[in-house]
Amino acid sequence: MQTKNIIEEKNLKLTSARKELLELFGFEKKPISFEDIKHKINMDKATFYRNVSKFESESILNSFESNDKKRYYEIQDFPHAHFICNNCNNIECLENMEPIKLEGYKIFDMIFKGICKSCNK
Amino acid sequence: MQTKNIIEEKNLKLTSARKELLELFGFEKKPISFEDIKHKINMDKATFYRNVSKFESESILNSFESNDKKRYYEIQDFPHAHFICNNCNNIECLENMEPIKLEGYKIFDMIFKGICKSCNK
DNA sequence: AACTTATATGCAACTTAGTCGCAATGGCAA
DNA sequence: TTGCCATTGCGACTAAGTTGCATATAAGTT
Ligand SMILES: [Mn+2]
Ligand SMILES: [Mn+2]
Ligand SMILES: [Zn+2]
Ligand SMILES: [Zn+2]
Repeated sequence: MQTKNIIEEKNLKLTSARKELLELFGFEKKPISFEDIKHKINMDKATFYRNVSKFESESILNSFESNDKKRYYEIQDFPHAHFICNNCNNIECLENMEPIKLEGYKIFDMIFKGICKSCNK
Repeated sequence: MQTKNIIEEKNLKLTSARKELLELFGFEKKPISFEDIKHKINMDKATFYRNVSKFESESILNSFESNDKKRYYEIQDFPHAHFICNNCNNIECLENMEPIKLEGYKIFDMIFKGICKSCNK
C-alpha cells in the first residue's frame, strides 16, 4: 500500500517525518530501533518516538524489546516470531514457523533467544 | 541445594547479601525484579545488580526483560518458557510446555506475549 | 490565495532502570 | 590474629525513552 493511503486511512496528517518513516519501514525487512536509523532520518528523537507510538496504536507497526534494552519496530504484516541471538545480537524474523497455540491464552508475540544459525556453526 | 553449597561450589564468598538473595529466589516461584523486592531486602541496588549478574554468569539464575522495561530474575532449574500478559503484566512460568525446536538454532529462552488465561475470560 | 485551527514538531528538561568509581568493610584462608 | 582481595554502600553517572511548551505546518474553509 502507498504511504499516502496508509496515513489517510487513519486520519493522520502526512508530514515529511511520517513519509520518511513509512518509506524506511516499508523498505527494511528487519525490525529497526531508533539507534539504527537516527543518522539516516531527519527528525528529532521525540518526533520519531511519538510517531512510531502512534503508528503502533493504529496497527501500522508493531514492536518488541530486544536484549540490548532498545525497542525495535517493524511493519505489521502477517504475525511471526522473532529470534534474538545472544551472541551476535542479530534479530531474525521467523516467517516460516507454524504458530503455537496455548489453550486459554491469546498469543500476539513470540520471542526466542539463543544462538542463531550462523553463530552455531 | 543449600545456599552455602551453591555459593561454595562457585568459589564465591557467602556474604549476607548473597544469603538474603538466594533464600528469596529459592522461596519465590516467579521471576523477580529489583523493584519487586527492594523493600524486603537489606542491600544497595548496586549490590543487588552486581550479585544477580554474577549469579547469572555462574548459571545460578537466569533473567529476561519484561514489558515494563525491568529485568526479571529467577532460579535456573529446568528450562521453561514465560508468558507475559499485555493486559495485567503478570508473568507466568509455562512449565508444562513441550520445548520447541528450530533446526540449526539453539534456543535458551522463549517468551510469549499476549492475553493470559484470567484476562481472556 | 489567504485564513483558520487542530495537529505535529524541535528543543530542552526530565525520568528511570541499571552501571561505575572509589573508599571502606568483611569473608576466609593462612 | 592477621592480611588480602572480593564485596559493599554511596553518590555520580548513563542512556533510552518521555514530556511540556512554544512554534510550525497540513489540510480543510472561505
Ligand atoms: Mn519480523
Ligand atoms: Mn520461570
Ligand atoms: Zn548470532
Ligand atoms: Zn493477564
